[in-house]
Amino acid sequence: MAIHSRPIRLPLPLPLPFPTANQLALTPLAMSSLSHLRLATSYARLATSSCNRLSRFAVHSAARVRVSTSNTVDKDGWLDALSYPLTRKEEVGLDSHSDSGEVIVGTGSGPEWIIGVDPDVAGALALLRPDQSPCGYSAEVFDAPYVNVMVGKRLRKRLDPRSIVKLLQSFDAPIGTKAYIEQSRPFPQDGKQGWWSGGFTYGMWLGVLVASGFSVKPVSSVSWKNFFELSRASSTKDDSRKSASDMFPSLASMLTRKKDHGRAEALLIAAYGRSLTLQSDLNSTLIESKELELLLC
Amino acid sequence: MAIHSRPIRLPLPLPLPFPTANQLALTPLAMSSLSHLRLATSYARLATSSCNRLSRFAVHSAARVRVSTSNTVDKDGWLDALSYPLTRKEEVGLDSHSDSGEVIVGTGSGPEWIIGVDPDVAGALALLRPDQSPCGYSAEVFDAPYVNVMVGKRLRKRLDPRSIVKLLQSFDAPIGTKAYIEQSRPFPQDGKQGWWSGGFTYGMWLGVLVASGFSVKPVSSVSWKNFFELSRASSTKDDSRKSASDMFPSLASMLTRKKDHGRAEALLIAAYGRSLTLQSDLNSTLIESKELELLLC
DNA sequence: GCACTCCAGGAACATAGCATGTTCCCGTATACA
DNA sequence: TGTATACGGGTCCAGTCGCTGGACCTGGAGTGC
Ligand SMILES: [Mg+2]
Ligand SMILES: [Mg+2]
Repeated sequence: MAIHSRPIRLPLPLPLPFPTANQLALTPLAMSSLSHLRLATSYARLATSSCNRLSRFAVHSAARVRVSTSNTVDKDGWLDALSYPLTRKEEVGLDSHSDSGEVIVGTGSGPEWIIGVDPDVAGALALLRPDQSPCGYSAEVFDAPYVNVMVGKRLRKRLDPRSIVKLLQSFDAPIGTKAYIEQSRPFPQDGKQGWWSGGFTYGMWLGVLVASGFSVKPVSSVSWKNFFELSRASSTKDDSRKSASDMFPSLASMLTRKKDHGRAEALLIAAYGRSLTLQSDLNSTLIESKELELLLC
Repeated sequence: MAIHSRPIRLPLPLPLPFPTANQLALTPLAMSSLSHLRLATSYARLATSSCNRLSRFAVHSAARVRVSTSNTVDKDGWLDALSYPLTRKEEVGLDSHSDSGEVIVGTGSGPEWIIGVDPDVAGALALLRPDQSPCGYSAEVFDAPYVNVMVGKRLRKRLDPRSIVKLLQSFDAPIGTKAYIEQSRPFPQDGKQGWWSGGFTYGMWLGVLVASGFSVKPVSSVSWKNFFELSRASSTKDDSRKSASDMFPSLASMLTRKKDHGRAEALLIAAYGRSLTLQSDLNSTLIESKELELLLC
């Protein structure tokens, strides 16, 4: 594939490249409880990642409040509200899919699990699971479970949250595993029902993932498409399937039909997320795409 | 209150009044896996509640499939996809908020926990927790946690799923606790952003609740407003706060402001849900509203 | 079931009886206290 | 911060600096095979 034959620039998620930090402004937890008194004044945008991390722990050690109206301001994707680890102490009682009661916040301890989600109603979920193979990962992809619901006088497809929960539990992924999900972004000329559905699927995925212990990282469609040079293509959908087939040859048989577009997207989103974590680990902004290809198998 | 001074008709959720049954059509689980072979032909609408329950267990005992594309058809609210109990065996490892590893599917074992949710972005969650008081319940209400997210060039409020998860975990409610949530239903003349947000908040609540082990029961705004005779009122919002204050005097101080409308709604939705379960237990369609008032304290 | 097109769309409940009538929000921005 | 009013609304990213240009879908219903 030509698109893999030369060095490609890895995206820099941070203006200041702090490797493992989530760029987020973090309130000292507005503890506005139900008795009307708001203790937090406003927000403060933090400059460095170490500050972020410190304040995060400070926040949650004080979390005895009933309703914690965070009022957090986050430029990009409210990452704090979407990342799992509440506190290292708070997950007693929620070991939903990991036997070890310890949190691993992905601090460079070898390859991480990665999840990629195409949140469309006919979307899919991709799982990159570290294994002993030369590539280091085994890749799997799953169609998004759905149910046919009667709305108005017709049947509509809706995501099936219970089946999604079951699917996620079956992974037995470590708590705090990063889940990259494409942001829902309808067009102005799109119908209101489409806007509703876009928000619905996106919100449901976020809710299920966060409640299931994943750290959710929203990514825009432009980001990963630019990264894989799939923008301005005549047929983005077909090219996506082709790229995903090249990157994950073992799954090529699952990407043969047009309607497998969602599967391909989920895989590419996961691969894009993996490149972000790779970038953090390697502390480098350039990587040979050939190397990437080999790594992903 | 005048609206509580005479017998009121309890809603009948079922055309055929089977007490504790969820009216749902249940597929024998289309086991369409990733290898394209679909084992389930279509759906079958079940007539009786016992059949429903039987088939539900049959479904999940066979759940060894990776991707269970249910393809369930559900007339009302895809209740099956929203109710927690996957299988009595499947929740090993997900005792997120209950110490007992056993499922209690609310089969008339005394008063149940009830949750009511107003899913607006400035909404709230109400919790009816059984206790030893003469009323039998203690009522609590919590503002929906939110974060301020930069979208476009402005700040928007978005639900904070992580804080919602923490809040739900803090309840330590039994697995399978019923959570009644108002259905999102925008108007045609409403803007597309409103449609998106409506779907988003609704989907996020559904996802978090299902993943946290609750059985979600969507209710339309017309249902509970008709039940409490709050339809066609000049000021529904004020009347809602007044009704909720009357029903939950201990929480009246939290319902004094106009903006406490969401809290009142959540409480009324929970009370409406409780009336549904009460109706199941009492196997009666008429109840003295005075009695209802006393029961709720 | 799959691929392709075209366009951008309410939906639920009660009543009366497989159709009609009536009801219901919400989100986002601004102004002003 | 709370209340009231009016109207129904893209948004993100990259490139060059506080703005512009260009990029991106999706859902829902129907047809045909
Ligand atoms: Mg997509
Ligand atoms: Mg509401």
